[in-house]
Amino acid sequence: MVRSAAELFSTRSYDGISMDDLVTHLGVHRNSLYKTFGSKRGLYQAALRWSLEHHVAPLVDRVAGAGDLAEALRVAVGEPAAEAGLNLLLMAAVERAPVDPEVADQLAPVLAAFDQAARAAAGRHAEHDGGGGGRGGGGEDGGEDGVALALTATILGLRLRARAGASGANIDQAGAALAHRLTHHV
Amino acid sequence: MVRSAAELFSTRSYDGISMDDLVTHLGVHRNSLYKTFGSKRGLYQAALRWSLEHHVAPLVDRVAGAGDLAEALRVAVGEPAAEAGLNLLLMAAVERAPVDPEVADQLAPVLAAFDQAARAAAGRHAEHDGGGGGRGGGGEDGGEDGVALALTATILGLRLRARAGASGANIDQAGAALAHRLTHHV
DNA sequence: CGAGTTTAGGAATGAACGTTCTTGACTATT
DNA sequence: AATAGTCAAGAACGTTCATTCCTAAACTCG
Repeated sequence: MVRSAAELFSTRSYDGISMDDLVTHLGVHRNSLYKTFGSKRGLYQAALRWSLEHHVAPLVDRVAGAGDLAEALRVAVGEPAAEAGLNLLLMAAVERAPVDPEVADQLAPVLAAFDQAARAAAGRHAEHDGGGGGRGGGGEDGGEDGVALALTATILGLRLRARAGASGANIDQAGAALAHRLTHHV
Repeated sequence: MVRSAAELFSTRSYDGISMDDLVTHLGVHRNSLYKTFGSKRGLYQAALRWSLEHHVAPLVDRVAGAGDLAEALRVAVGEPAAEAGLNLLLMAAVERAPVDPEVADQLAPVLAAFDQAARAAAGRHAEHDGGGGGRGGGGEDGGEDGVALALTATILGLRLRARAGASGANIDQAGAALAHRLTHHV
């Protein structure tokens, strides 16, 4: 039930989904929704929480466990599981987070976890060059932490472009090309 | 007038903005809006077109003219002009493009121009190494085109994170770190 | 100075919104 | 078997939505 709601909320904006849409799509009936979640906003937050736990968190784990950056990017932007999992995150970050602080609070730790996973995948290469591998990083710039933040941004940006109409093949190719550029510099 | 509408539409979702909001924010009155734009959707498309022309296009030009990748990223994510210009693009891509084909059609060439600008900035480094500089690119991967697509995605992703609550300093640092990693590999 | 055309302002419209209330059926306890 | 309690189903509520219509003022041109 919450999964169906998450699916629906990932397709259109919060205000673009009506309670009638939810009732129809979920099969369950109006009273139960208000009994269980209190309001439309409550249902939305439950759906977002569910999606972050059951879709995004496993994805983050797989990114963290990826052997190298190319694999991490392939996992995060190429697989169908990523599409379902990240669409609601995308919408929540762009549309809801600026107007609903609780949504922003829910998103922040997940994005931080994403950064950490990206740093783990990217750090596997940094260990071999002169700079520090674990924490702190190298030269004058922000180091690994900054790159990890940027990588999370890239993943979200690529999914955004896929959502806005770019072909899946182009998106995969872009991820692969960036990984190639980033990993072959050591 | 269209500029004010673009500002307002960049803050909340399309369905989250009412005609009353627009009338109040724009100062101009209801009848004029319908006389001039026909409908809420017409006004939205005019506002999007205006923003793409007057905010995004100049930004793309400056990215294309940037001396190196670091400067390009700084221009695209760090400056206040980028914030105002890219927020509506972000919202349109995530929320409207999937449900309004005309919005998707309006966005596609702009994103392509962004890619081309990113390729110009990134290509200035590729010219110095073994691979091809101009068109076609190098090895087994997608080459410069793919990296350019990914860079546009990164820019949008960083702006998305700024919108979702990340601090501006972190965003700037992330862009700088990525540029450092990408440009110091030749 | 006055007729004709355009423009602003705001009330009115039906539909759709989120939320609540009423109704009818089912379950469990005595 | 009767009654109290729970739950689904949908009608009903007041509000707000996008859009239209009507009236009065302002401007144009002879």
